[in-house]
Amino acid sequence: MKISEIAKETGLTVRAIRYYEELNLIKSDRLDNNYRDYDKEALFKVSFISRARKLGFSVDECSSLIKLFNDNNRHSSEVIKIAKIKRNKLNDQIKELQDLKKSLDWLIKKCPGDDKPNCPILDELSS
Amino acid sequence: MKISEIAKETGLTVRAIRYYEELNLIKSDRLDNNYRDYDKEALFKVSFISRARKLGFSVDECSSLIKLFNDNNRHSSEVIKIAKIKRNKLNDQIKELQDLKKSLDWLIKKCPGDDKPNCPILDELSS
DNA sequence: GTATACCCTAACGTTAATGTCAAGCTGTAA
DNA sequence: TTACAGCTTGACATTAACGTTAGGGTATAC
Repeated sequence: MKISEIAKETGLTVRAIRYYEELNLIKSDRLDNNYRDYDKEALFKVSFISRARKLGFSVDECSSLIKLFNDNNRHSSEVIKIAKIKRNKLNDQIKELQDLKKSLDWLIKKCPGDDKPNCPILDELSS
Repeated sequence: MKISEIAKETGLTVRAIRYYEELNLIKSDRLDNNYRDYDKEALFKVSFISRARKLGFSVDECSSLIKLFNDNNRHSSEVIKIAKIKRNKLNDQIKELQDLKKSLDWLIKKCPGDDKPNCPILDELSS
């Protein structure tokens, strides 16, 4: 399969796939004309990365996951460790955003939102 | 007041303050020696930006807020509009992260996390 | 007078994940 | 054969919000 077919199959861009290859996440065979050539296993791995990216893993985290994926002697404890670290990061981010939202909600509630200049939001920001 | 004093008062870095000036969010007077000099009103505005940044507004959004802050003919409806847009963005971000977390939780629950290679997380990512 | 800390501008570096472009080879349909 | 689409590498561009460094002037305390 050529790179554009892989792109279609996985929903990634051609550029992204080449990028992952640059970072040694995946490899590709080459045809006589130097075109990249992918077999089913390669498609598998690119799909893997695509799904992991959509799950919120960074490319770097995908790299770790792929290494485990390629390692038949892996322990599933190592995989779950990465997933848990990611989950904790997500929890922190969610909490931070919720705090911000709470503050904003509070400010929005207090602001009349009319055609007069008086505004508790600005007041709060400058106090 | 010199820039480092403003930095101390607001918790921003000197670089950040100069950066905001570059972007015309704030202005500064100059002493004979070309040092920046700030009065109370300037300190006020820098504090304003600092608080807005901490509330999650981007520098660009701060720019809009500052403009309204400087505008005595503003309508508080314009301010609340910016705040609401921000809140909606926050809501979207939170929802997206929560979805990711849900998926991760599900995978983590299914993974034994032991010393064997079998791992539902990897299975899911490659299916 | 010298050490130290502060100020200035200008400009390049950082992070992540590609986007975009240049310049050229290749494959295929009409 | 002439388009035209698709492939290649390589390298610069993008976004946000500063950090960092270089190369200099300035203020202050001893």
